[in-house]
Amino acid sequence: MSKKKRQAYHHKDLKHALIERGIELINEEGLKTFSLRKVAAACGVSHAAPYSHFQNKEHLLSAMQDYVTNEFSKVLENTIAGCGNKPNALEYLGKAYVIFFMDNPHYFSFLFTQSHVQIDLSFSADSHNTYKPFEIYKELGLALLDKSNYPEAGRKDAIIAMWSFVHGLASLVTMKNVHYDEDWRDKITDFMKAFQCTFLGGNLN
Amino acid sequence: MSKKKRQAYHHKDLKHALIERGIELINEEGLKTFSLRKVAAACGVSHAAPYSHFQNKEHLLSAMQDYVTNEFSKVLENTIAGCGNKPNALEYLGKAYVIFFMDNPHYFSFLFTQSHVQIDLSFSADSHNTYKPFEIYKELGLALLDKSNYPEAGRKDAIIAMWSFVHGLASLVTMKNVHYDEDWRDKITDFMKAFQCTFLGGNLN
DNA sequence: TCATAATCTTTACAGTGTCAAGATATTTTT
DNA sequence: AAAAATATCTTGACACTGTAAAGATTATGA
Repeated sequence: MSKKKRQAYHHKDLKHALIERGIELINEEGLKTFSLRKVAAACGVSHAAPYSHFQNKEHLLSAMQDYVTNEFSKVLENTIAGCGNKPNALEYLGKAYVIFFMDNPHYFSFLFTQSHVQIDLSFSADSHNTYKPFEIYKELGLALLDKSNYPEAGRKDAIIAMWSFVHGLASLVTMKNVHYDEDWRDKITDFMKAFQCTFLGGNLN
Repeated sequence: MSKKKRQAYHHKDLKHALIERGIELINEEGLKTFSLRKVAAACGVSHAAPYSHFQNKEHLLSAMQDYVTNEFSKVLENTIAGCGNKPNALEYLGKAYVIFFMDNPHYFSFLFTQSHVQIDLSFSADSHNTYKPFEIYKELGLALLDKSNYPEAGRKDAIIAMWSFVHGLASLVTMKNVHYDEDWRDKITDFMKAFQCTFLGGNLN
């Protein structure tokens, strides 16, 4: 051991450190000012070090997206677990969906701008869907519709339409320059309620 | 006139040339690979020339966004003019909204990622809204609801909810990795119909 | 132990946005 | 029309970016 100070070797941690520190940067400043060199510096490592763990910037971003999507999925699953299989479970799930992005405004454009995530809206068994939140939404939706007298032919469309609404609301709420005079957080419930009740009409009970 | 070849001076046209050529680049390659130097080169002009007309890259992008938003508004207005004030006008408007982005897939993230456009969802008279498409949607929505027995207190919410749906659908349809087994273009009408009919129930006639 | 592989650093290069200084063309003033 | 002022465009420079290549360091395993 010479006197020469040596940078910690970071052994097997750098990969995860890059992902976690990268997500922090997204949270703080958003996607636009995000750079490989910044994350590297934030991890106390030289600017080319990330290339030992990720093929390029896109691949690190993909890993970060997967990480966030995973956290998001857990939130949604906890929400479902929390409200049992009440008929208005979709309302709570939708609200949780929107609130998640309200609480992390930078996540929306981070996840869906130039995303590698595959979203398969076909309801076939072999659908290759890497965006779990939609799978969660779909599963709950189908389960509820199964117990309803909603016309079977339109159920897929209904679920996609409802998710479009929720996803669009999340998009609007997290846009930087969209203003609203009332508190969004209070309103979300109203929107969800109005939407679900009228969309599904008396078909759920 | 010396023999020396001289670059055309581009008199007052460069500003518009940059905007139009810039939009073409967005259409061809999207926002991610867009660069000031490329547009300049495409206009046959040196890399710093744009700074005579735009403060910086953001300002050029804003001008391009305004241009596209204007085109978009015209499409929507023509749609409304084409279907009179039939009760299902909202259906056609919504369809036109989604189709516009389907026809120009790069426009969605271009317009709404790091956008300078102000969207004011309050319905107050002095709302400062620079996104005309929403104003068009709002106006038609209010006009139709006025002739209905839809509860007055919920009309603002209804319009925002419906627009969230349309906007969300446009978002989904233009995402690179969202797949669907049927032809979106055929389905849009179904979605709009299902949504409008059930959302407004028997309140429109 | 020694060779091999994994990890990190350094150096290098092309592309980017932006600024400052200069050249050229146009417009305005005299 | 000549001169002065202004608008437009070019050139050169700088810092920052992603990425590649080559070398150094550390870990692994035979």
